[in-house]
Amino acid sequence: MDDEDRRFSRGTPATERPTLKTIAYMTGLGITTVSRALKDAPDIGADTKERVRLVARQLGYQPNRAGVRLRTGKTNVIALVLGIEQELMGFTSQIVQGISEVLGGTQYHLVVTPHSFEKDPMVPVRYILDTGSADGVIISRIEPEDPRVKLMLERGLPFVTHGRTDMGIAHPYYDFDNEAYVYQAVERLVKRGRRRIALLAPQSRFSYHLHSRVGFERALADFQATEVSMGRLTTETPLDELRTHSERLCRLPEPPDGIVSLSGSSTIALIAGIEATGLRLGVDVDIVAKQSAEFLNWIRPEILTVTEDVRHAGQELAKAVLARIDGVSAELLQTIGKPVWSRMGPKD
Amino acid sequence: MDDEDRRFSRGTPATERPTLKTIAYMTGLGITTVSRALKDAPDIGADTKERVRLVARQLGYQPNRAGVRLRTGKTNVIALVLGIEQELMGFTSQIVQGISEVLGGTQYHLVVTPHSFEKDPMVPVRYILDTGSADGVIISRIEPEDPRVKLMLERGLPFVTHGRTDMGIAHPYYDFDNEAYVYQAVERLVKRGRRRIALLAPQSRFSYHLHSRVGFERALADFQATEVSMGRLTTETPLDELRTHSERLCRLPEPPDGIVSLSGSSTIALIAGIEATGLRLGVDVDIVAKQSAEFLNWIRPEILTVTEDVRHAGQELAKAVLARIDGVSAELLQTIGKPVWSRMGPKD
DNA sequence: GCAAAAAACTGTAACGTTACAGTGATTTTT
DNA sequence: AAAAATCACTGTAACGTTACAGTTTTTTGC
Repeated sequence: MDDEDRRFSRGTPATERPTLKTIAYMTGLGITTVSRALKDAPDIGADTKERVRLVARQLGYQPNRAGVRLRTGKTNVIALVLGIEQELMGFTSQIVQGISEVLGGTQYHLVVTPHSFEKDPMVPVRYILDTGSADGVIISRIEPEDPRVKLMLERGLPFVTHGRTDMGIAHPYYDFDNEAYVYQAVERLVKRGRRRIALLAPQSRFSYHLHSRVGFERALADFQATEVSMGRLTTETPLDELRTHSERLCRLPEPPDGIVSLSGSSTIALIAGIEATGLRLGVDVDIVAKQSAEFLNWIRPEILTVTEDVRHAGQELAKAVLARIDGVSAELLQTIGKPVWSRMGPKD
Repeated sequence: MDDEDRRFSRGTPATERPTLKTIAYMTGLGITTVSRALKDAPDIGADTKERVRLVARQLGYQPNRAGVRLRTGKTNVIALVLGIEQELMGFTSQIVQGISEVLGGTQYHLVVTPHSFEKDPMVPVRYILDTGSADGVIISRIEPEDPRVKLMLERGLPFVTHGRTDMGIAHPYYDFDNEAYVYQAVERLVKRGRRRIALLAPQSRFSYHLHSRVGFERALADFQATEVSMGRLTTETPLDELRTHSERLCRLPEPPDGIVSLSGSSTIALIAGIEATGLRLGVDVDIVAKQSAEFLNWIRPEILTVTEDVRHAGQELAKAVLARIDGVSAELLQTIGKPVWSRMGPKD
């Protein structure tokens, strides 16, 4: 007891965290040598390296992050920038999970940087740039001309976007192929005999608004269907408003007989509106929906669903920032996830 | 262009981040004086402080985190430790949101530290302790005898738990009153004429398993109802298994006529099972469910629901760790959230 | 009027790390 | 055998901050 509690006056306290100094003391080497040995530098002898590594492992040495960061500027931090008003159903959980799985095998920590309600989306990015508080950034809710992307490119800060831009500049991204999803959705609806189709798209400022519109219009043309307008409704419209409007839509002389939705939670409000008018899902109307968690088919098996694998998105995003930090060219870090149709829904 | 790009050889580069040195140079004071002025130390003159603050604001000075951390050990980091297999419906999103709202007003960053599938839950806590990588920790999925709590108490690391322990030691926590919720749930079921009641509780290792059991048994006694056993089902059971078993339960000679559920996502699987047997919600069976996002009533208005405000939980948790870091006594940092019954469900 | 105390400010060192410019040995080249 | 090159290792300084021990000037006490 007494012995274990005693501290050495020079160099190596018993219970404190080991540093390079501790290893240097134990191996009889200089601090610099130890540092370079652990980095596998070419000017250190092979046997010395082995010895240093052994002692380091023994002591459970972990480099002090503050020391490294102060000296080199490397933070070993990936920042996830989240719009606070993100989707209801598990989007954040899953993306965080996916990112963490990848970062778990590295020295990187994940710092979550949400930015408050609809304020200036540049704020968190500027903060990270000004304070140098991350080595890489992941952003979502991408716009075609995204000023955050522009700024980070200018300042040379590695990043990935969850979604594509349309600025004629290459940068890493992961995106779900919403165009293909909507196209295939309309195709399936038409195969079931639906002709008057409505689209619940995201807010027009986001890139994937356009993607889904393009897929929609291409499919309308290809499969001879017509659009029933959703008016100003988007996937961000409050649920009760969606419900009211959906009901109104169904009471029109020419109501839609097919709906394509880009949001799982919005879909439950649409359904509530439809069923309030007495129309039956799968009989009078068919709905196709994209969700980030498998839950719609538990509620209404008649819904055709695609489940976007957000956890996988998180993994890809994390891998991409890390690769970008390691200097991999942006062009090689662009991935598009294809829609996978659920087997839980009605038999095709 | 040329002018702006030029660097000063001494002291103050034009475009780099300002440091204490920059402010010292500009004010003509010593670095120490500037540091102490910004800390509002008593041995600095009032006018000097004012002048330093002005220049600091002007320059947009932000203390270098690595410098502070290296010197003082203060990380300005709150770690959120997440079990990776957390709930489906937005739990993580909301707790992160709540925490961020509080940390947003401070110097603290939020680091999310998930620990991989069902491995040793001590790993992340030990990592934080060994590397000193956070000033405070938030953990959830609390057990009555939680070794993480024991360890952090021993080592003097400030933390809050999302859930209570039963170890006879005071520590900060935020918890939802699951006992009251289940008690009131049974009460409501009995008021609707239900007598044979089943409880879908969490896994028995978690603290709130016992809380819900206690509330349940107290209510059964008080309101003369009987339990229909759920067997080994818990809120963590996979949804398809829940569905199968729920169906089996409803085909018993004496099926339950009331169910109390502690999980929103599990509830949709229970309902699927019930309805597969032809029983009708609100007619043959009533369900009471606790959810972390308002969605069940959109699906089946007949469900009686309580929505646990996880965002609020996040806020309380964050406030509590911060207070604990500031030395506020643990006893003053214990909050219990009361159930609030939804107005969306059936009229009472 | 002079010592003591208070007020206002400052220099040095250290936290742990790494870039850089060495320093001795030993080996190779000529 | 002397010069050059290679190898293996090391000391110093600096990143930005703050604790601590001063120092200088002004004010107070008697």
